[in-house]
Amino acid sequence: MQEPRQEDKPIAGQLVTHLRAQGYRLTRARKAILGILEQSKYPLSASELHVALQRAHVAADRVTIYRILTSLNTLGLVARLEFQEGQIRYEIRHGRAHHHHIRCQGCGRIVDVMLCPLKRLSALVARQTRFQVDSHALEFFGWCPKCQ
Amino acid sequence: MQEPRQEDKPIAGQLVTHLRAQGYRLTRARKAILGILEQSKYPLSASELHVALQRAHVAADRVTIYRILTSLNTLGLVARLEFQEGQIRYEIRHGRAHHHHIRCQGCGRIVDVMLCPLKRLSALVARQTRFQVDSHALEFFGWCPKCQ
DNA sequence: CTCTATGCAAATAATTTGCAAGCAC
DNA sequence: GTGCTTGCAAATTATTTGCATAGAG
Repeated sequence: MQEPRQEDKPIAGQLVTHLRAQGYRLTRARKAILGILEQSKYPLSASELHVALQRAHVAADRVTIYRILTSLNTLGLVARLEFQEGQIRYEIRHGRAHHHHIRCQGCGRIVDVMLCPLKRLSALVARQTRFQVDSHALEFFGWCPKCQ
Repeated sequence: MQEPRQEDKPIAGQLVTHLRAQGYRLTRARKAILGILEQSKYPLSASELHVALQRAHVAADRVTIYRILTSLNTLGLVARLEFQEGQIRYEIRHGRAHHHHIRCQGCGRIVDVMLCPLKRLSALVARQTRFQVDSHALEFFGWCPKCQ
């Protein structure tokens, strides 16, 4: 199981299709951001993406990154996540199972938590609050094996 | 069930005791912030607190508010909450049952959700990730009755 | 060729930091 | 009086906006 070079890894066709279907153009920066997010093992912040783009030899202004992330989020392709860091992180949503994360309070490492107990709970919340429940944000905090 | 005037409502003694026990001094600004948070029906942001303080005729610099909120959070007296608004909200934790919230995507209203399915789930998360699980952040998003 | 997407400059917003003066105890 | 707290100024950081130009289809 070799690690393909980032620039060469093809972006899931569905993502591109989705972009196009909504009238979005497939630009170099968008392609690169989708590719980087797709391969990242954890959610990335705008500034981390900026560094990753440079490393991939794709020049993109910070502003462009913000704008692209906003578009991708609007399209439902990426999720916005908050880990009480004072910045937003983004991860590919499309094609991935719904899940959550845990962040180490020592080193900041973020790991997936592949479970979600909230599907049925939403009905309860709706009954209790009379809100129409749309989505939820759930993150865990703790100490990773190395920092314990 | 009358609504007591904000300035007159006494702050729960426990909070003050807790402050003192940790070597914190009970200043006018701290007292006022604890009182305001205690009476708020929803979590407040630093700027909302600033307004509330002015209304209560307590002059306090924005910086002071941030510093006090940080202290209170360190002491475990208040919780920091994120609702994807680009700002942090705070609410009294001490003496209240653990709970969560739902925020209306229309008007921004935040309402308590008095349940938490995560007590037993933490063990599962710990087993799955090998992290030592400390805490979690869970917020719901949806549409309130008026905005539906 | 047309209209969207990007770059650059500048503005906003939230929050943090340094230091001298103020106030709780 | 002594040291924690606060105010004020200024810096930082994250993110947004305006506008002219570049580039995807």
